[in-house]
Amino acid sequence: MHLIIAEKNIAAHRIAQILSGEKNLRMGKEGGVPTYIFEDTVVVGLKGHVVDVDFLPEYADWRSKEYTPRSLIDAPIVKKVTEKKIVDLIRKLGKKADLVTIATDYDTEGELIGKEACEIIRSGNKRVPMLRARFSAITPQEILHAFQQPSVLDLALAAAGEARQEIDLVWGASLTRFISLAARRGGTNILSVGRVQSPTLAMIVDREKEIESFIPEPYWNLRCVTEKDRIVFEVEHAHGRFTQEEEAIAARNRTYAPLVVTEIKESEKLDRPPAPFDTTAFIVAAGRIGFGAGKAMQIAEDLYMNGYISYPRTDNTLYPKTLDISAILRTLRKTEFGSDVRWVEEHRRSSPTHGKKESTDHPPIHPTGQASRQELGEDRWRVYELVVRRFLATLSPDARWKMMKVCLRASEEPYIANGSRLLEPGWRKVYLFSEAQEDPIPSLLEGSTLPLKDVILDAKETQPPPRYSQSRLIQRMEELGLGTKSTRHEVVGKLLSRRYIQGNPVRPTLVGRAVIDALEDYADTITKPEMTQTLDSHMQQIKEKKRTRKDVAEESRYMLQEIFQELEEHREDIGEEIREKIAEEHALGTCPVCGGTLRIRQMKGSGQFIGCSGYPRCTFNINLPGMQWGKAVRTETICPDHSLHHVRLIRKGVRPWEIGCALCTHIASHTESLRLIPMMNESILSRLHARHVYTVTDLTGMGGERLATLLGLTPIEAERLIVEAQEALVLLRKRSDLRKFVRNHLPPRRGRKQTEIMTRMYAAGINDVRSLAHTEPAALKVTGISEKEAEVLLAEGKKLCNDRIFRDIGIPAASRKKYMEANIQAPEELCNLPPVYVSHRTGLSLDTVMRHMEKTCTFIGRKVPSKFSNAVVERGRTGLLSLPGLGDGMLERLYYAGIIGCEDLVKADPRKLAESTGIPESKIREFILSAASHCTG
DNA sequence: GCAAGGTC
Repeated sequence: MHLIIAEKNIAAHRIAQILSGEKNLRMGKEGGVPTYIFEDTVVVGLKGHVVDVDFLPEYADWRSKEYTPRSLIDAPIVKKVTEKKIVDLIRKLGKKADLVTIATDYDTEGELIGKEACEIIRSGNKRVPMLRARFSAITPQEILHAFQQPSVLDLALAAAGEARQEIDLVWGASLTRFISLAARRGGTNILSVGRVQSPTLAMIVDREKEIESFIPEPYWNLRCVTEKDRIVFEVEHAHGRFTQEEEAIAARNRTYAPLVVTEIKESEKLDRPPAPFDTTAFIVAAGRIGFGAGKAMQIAEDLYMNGYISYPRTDNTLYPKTLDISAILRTLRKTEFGSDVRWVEEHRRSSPTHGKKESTDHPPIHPTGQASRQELGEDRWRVYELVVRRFLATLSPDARWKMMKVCLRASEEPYIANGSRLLEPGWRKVYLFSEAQEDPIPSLLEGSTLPLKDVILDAKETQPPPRYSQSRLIQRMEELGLGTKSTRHEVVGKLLSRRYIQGNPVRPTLVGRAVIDALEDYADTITKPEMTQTLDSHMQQIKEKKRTRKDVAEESRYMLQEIFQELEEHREDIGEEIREKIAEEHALGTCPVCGGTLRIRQMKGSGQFIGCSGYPRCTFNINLPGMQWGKAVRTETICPDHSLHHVRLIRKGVRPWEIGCALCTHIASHTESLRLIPMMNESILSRLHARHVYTVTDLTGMGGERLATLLGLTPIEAERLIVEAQEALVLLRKRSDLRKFVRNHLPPRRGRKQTEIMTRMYAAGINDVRSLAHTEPAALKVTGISEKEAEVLLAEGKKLCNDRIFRDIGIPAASRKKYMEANIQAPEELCNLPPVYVSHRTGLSLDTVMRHMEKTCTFIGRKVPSKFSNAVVERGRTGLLSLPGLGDGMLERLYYAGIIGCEDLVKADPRKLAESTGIPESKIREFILSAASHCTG
C-alpha cells in the first residue's frame, strides 16, 4: 500500500483527485480523519503541525524554586502530540504501507511538518521506504511531475525549522515567565514576550511616543476663490506652504484682481488597476471597508472552506499560468456581478496585473465559486464582493485621467490650480473600493481673466504622524519580515487580548508601554525586528549546511543567558517599575471631594467601582455596572468638566460600552433621584453638587448640623431634608426592586427600552412589585407592554408578593418552595385548606403545616384551626386506605374535602362530597357503605 | 498559564 501524507485535508483531496484521474476515488473517514483511497493508495491530510515542542512536565510550575524561568534556557525540549487522531491514523496506516510519500508544502515549515509525519510513521515501521514529493502548486502538471520524480526529505531544511521552534520557545517562555513573575501578574494577566509580538508592540509604543513628543510647527496657506461658468473653485499660491507668517501676509497684500491665466498644461495619465490580492493586501483592503484584521481573516477562512474563494494565506501576487481565468469569469456571470463580468470579458487587458511578490505556494486570493447575497449574509457577502471585484479589476483596462495644471497671476503673485478628470473609468468601474478623487476645474483659456472673489489665508499646524491602523501595522510587519502571512493578524489579536494595545487605529496601553520600556532597558534584542532577520539568515545557513542547528541554537542560548544575567540583577526594579505603571492604568484623576486619586477598583466577585485613594478617610465612590457587562478600563479621553479619564467596559466578543465620564454619568443618574425629595429645588441641588453630595444615600448619611452649615439651611430645614431623603430612599429601593423584577420577567425585545417602560410605570404610580401585582392588565398598556406579557408579569408579581408575605410571616424558604410547588400561593389559600391535605400534598409534616397555618391565620386575622393529633390522623389514614378501591390519589381528594377518617366519611353528604372531590357519587356511596361496616364493625 | 508556526 502506498501512503501519501499531505499538509492539510484540502490538499490531500486534490492530490488524490489528480493522481487517481478522479476514477474510482473513494472518500471515507478513519478514526475521524478524512481519507482518499484509490487503487492501492491512501492519501491523508495533516493539520499542519500535528506535534508541538514543549518542556518536560517538571517545568510546568512557574513558581518552582528549582525550575526557574532562567532554567528554561537549557531545559530539555520534547515533542508532544497535538492532533492525536491524525497521529494514530498515520502510524497505523504506516505499519501496513510499503511506500510512504511525504507531500507537504514545499517550504521550511512544510519540510518540518513532513519530518514530523516521517518520525511518527517510523515509530511503527522502521523499514518502509520514505519519499518526498515537491511541488509548488497543486496542479496536475506539478503533482504528476513531483510523483514521477520524487526525492527524499531534506533534513537540513527541516532542521532550520526546528531551530526556529527551539529558539522561539526558549526565548518566549523564559522571558514571559520572568517578566510576569517580576510584575506579579498571573492567570489571564500574564505579560507575554516573543520574537514577533514584542518588536510589533515596540513599534506601536514608539509611534505613540513620537506623537506625544511631536511639536507642531505653524504654517500658512494662501488661496484665492474664483469663478468661471458659475463654477466656484480655488487656486493656491504657487509658493505652497509659508513657514513665515510675514511672508504669507505680504503675498496676500500683493494679491490684486484680476486673476490672469498665464499657462495651461494638459496631460493624460494612465492609472493601472491594483495587483491581485495576497494576504496583506487583502487585509488592508478589508480594513478600508471596516473589517479588523482578525475578522477579515476569519471571514476569508470561512469563504474558503465553503468553496467561494481560494486559499486566503498566500504571499503570491501573480496568477499562475495554470489558473483558468476565463472559467472563473464564466462562473461569476451567474452572480449579481453579471453585468460587470460581461464588461470585463469584453474589455479584458492583454495580461492581468501582478505585484512584486511572486511565490509559488498558492495563487493570489481570487473567487472560486458563485454566491448570492442571501446565502452569505451581510459580512461574508461584503468580503466576497471585495474579492470578486478585486479579481475583476486585475483583468480590466487602465483608467484614464485628464490632468490639468493652470498657472495664474493676481497682479504679480503666482497662483496655480491642479485639476483632474476621469476620462475613462476602466477598472474603477468594477472596483468600487478605491475612490477616484476627481478634482474638476472649468475649462479656461490662456490670457483670460477671472474675478477674485476672495483671498483666504489659513493658519495651520503640522500634524504628528498617525497611529497605525491594524492593517497598516500588518503591512509594516511584512516590510520588516515579522511573522508570516498566516500569523501576522494573529499577533495583532494577541496584543489586543493581552491588553497591550487597544482600538483601531491601535494605541498602546500603559501595560504595553511598561513591558516595552522594561525590555528595551534590559533585553532589547527581543524588541527589535533584527532578531527575526538574524534568525532568518541563520536558518538559511542551516539549509545550506554551513552551520548546524545545534550550533545556532547554542549561540542563541548563550545570548539569552547573558540577557538573564542583567535581568536577574534588576529583577526588583523591573517588577516595581512595571507595577507602578500598571497601577496608573486604573487612575482616573483627582477626587473632587478630598483631592486624592480616583481609581477603578475591581473586587473579588463581579463588583467594580470607582474609589478614592483617601479611603477610609474619604468615602467618595461611584458605582459601576458589574463585571458581567465588561471590565472597566480607562480611556485616554478626559472629561473637560471633571478632568477625569473616561471609562469604558470591555467584554470579549462584544462592542465596548462607553460609559464616558463616570462622574458626569453618576451626577446625571442621581439628580433624577434627588428631585424625588419634595423640598428639593434647583438652589439646594446646586449647593449639594457644589459640595460633592450627589446621591440620596449620601444625603441620608449626613448629620443635620453638618448639612445645615454646608448648605446654609436652618437646623429644622436640614432635619426635614434628611427625613425626606430617607423617605425618598425607601421609594428608590422599592423601584429598584421593581426594576429587577421587570427585567427578570420581561423578555428583551428589539427597539424596546427598559428604562422607558420603567419611567412610564413610575408615572402611572406603580412604584413597587406589590402595586404592580394589584394593577389591571389593561392599565399596563400605557407602559408599552403587550397584554399577554402584562398578564405574565402580574401573575409573577402576585406570586412574588405572596412569597414575600409568607417570608414576613416567618415561613422558611424551603417550605415556601413546597407550598408554591403544591400551587398554594396566597396566605388566604393556605388558611382555607385542611391541614391534613396540605401536609399530604406538600410532603411537610403535619406539625410543620399546623405551625405555619397558625402563624398565617394570626397574620391575616383568621381563627386558628383546631389541632389534630398525629395519632388520630394516622388511624384515619389506615382506616380510609383499608377501604376497597381507595388509593393514595383518592385519599388526597378526600383530604381536600376535609375527610380525614372513616368517621368523617360516614357523616358526609355523598352528593356534596362528590362535588367537592370530583369522585363519582356512586363511588362515594360505596366508600361510605364499606366505611360504615368497617368502622362500626 | 509561556512563543511562533502550521491549520480549522
